[in-house]
Amino acid sequence: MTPSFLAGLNEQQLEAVTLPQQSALILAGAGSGKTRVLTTRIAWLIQTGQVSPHGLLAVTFTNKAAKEMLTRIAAMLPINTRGMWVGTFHGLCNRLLRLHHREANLPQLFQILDTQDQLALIKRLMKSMNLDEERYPPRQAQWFIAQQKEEGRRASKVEPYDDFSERMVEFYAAYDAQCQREGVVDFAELLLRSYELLIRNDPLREHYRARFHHILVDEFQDTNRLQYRWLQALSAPGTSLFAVGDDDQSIYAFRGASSANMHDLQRDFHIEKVIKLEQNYRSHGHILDAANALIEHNRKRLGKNLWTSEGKGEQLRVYEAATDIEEAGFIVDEVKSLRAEGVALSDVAVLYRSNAQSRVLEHALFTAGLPYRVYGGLRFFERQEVKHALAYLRLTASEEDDGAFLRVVNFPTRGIGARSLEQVQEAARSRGISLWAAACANTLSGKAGSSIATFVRLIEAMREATRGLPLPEVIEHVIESSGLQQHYRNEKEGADRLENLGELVNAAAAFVAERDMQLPVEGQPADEPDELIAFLAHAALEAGEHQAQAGAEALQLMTVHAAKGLEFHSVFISGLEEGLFPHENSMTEADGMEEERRLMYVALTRARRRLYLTFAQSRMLHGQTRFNIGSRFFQEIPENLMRRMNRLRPARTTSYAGYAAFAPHTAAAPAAPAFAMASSSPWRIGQSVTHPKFGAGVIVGAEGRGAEARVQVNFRGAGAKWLMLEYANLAPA
DNA sequence: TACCTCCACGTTTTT
DNA sequence: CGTGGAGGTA
Repeated sequence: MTPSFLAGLNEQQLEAVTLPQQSALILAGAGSGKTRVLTTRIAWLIQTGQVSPHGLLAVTFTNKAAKEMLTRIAAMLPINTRGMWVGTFHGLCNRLLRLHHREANLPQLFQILDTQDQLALIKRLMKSMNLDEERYPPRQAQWFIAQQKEEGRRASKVEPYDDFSERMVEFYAAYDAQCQREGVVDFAELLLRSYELLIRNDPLREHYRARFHHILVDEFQDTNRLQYRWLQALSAPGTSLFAVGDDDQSIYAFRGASSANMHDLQRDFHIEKVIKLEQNYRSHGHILDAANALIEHNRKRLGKNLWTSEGKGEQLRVYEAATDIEEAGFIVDEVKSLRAEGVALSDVAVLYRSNAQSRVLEHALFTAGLPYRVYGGLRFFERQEVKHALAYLRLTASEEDDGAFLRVVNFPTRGIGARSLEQVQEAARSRGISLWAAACANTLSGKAGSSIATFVRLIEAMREATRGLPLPEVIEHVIESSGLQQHYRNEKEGADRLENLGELVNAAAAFVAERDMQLPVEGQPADEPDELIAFLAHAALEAGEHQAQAGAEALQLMTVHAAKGLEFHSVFISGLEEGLFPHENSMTEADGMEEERRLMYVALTRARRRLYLTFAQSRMLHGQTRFNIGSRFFQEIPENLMRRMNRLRPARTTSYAGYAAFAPHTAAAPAAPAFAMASSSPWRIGQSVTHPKFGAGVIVGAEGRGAEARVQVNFRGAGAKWLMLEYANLAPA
């Protein structure tokens, strides 16, 4: 009997889902039903008795994807999905390390550092080692360490090649030692530590190899070298590794994602056949044709062409704006008419290459009264007040955690100055103990009345009072007794923060409820030793939504990176200018341009029905007006797929070999006047003028006619400005 | 301790 | 242009 969930799959999807026990690479194009294939295969494997829910492992990159997968499996099969090894790389590694903390040489209650915590630890350590932060920027050290770990190298295995890298390697070693002392683990360490655990512990490795007959990987093109080796370590010769990915959507190479993994996989796992999912269920034909044509310009590809059985649909709409402000104005107008046509605002996205571009857009949207939502920025568990509350919790759970100690020892302020803190730090350093232990010793040695002693008693009282309480109540108590609540109540701008603290209690309640709902049936080992520790790990591994008011009916603003995996009725790709998109920095990087093109490919394939490509001839960037020419991507999309909504004179300046144009005053002024200016106009491009306020300058651009006529003048002192001719009071120089 | 001013910086960032 | 960090001052 054919399970009902196989109905409706196309030929390639069905082939992938029902592949016999063997390793496979599924090249799944954008919108080709990748997640459906992955989850249906899991359901099929279980339903046909080829594997038990216990015997497979499925791994994703984001919590969202993992959750989605579990939800879909649960919808297809009447099984309890808890206990199944479905999660992110980091989440699964966390699970592995909690289960085998002793073998991994970690305390049972080890804490997970997020990027913020890690940077704080690095700065702290640099100070204590008297490393000059000028010469050794903490961010660079952080990057170095993550980089090494993601290549699987411990400090002892890194070959320094100059003085600088030698110090970096020394620091790396000191950093790892400090983490070990504090019982904390950074993101990359989760991976590396569990990889080493599997490699070094033969019985353990064999145990898991025997258990997981099927390993399924989502977004395989985003795996880094360490993740690849981790997968290898878990795979026995007979293991089926089912990898789904799209090399054309690999946009995280800059973070260590290795496209070589796609090639190596075929060799190492003896993959005979690559299945391609090329039928797209998302977009109309013209959009796909454009995406296919664009990505053809990349040389390093496995090769794939999207097609749809639906119609060609609209052409891509191209708009050239004179300025970034005008570009934003155009987008506002179009969004309004889309809304009038009945398209939901939340089904429309404005995409950009870099976050800084959102400001002009936001300004225009705000002025027009259009509701919008910007993705990116601080997430819930990264907020200051939330981190503070979590640090109190961490300290009650784990005394070794110096980072947590330092974060809250004097917050809210309780009169612990730099002097007394230095004493504690010095004592801790000289005796090789934690700050907490040093503070306790300090308290015992006759300074019981000191402010440090008060703090120690506060934490101890907290621990005592919350023992045995349900998690939400623990957090409530901590927020109150720590003084955080009082502190934010007194603060002028504290209302939002108080609200977030309340939200933290809710988050804990939701977390507990979700766990209880899928309580292990019987005899299953409790994965996490402690609810609080599990919640803290959850907070570190899943930083939460980027913005609170989700689901509101609002226009969606985000970077192209953030848009990966999403789809919208209509999409604007803005700022399509040489230097911006493709970004100028990518031009000097190896394979940088190909990654930019993949990024553009991702952007194009987000749209279901309508796609706008916009660019601005001039744009304010870093406080300076820059003149740009249109992105090369315009030339890589066949002209007949695009509809130019307007046609501006070519930009008034030229660019060199793809670089964004240079300072305006060096620009060669075109000989002819701008087309928009009446031939009777006394003003010409290139003419020298003076302005009562800005002084001397040269006209470099013009547009509009009559009362609308504006000229762009590049002033010697004040830089480039657009001026309405009617009011500007310009005089010929 | 809190605020202010000055300076450097300015792609993308699932965990 | 706008921000975030550092360092100085009330």
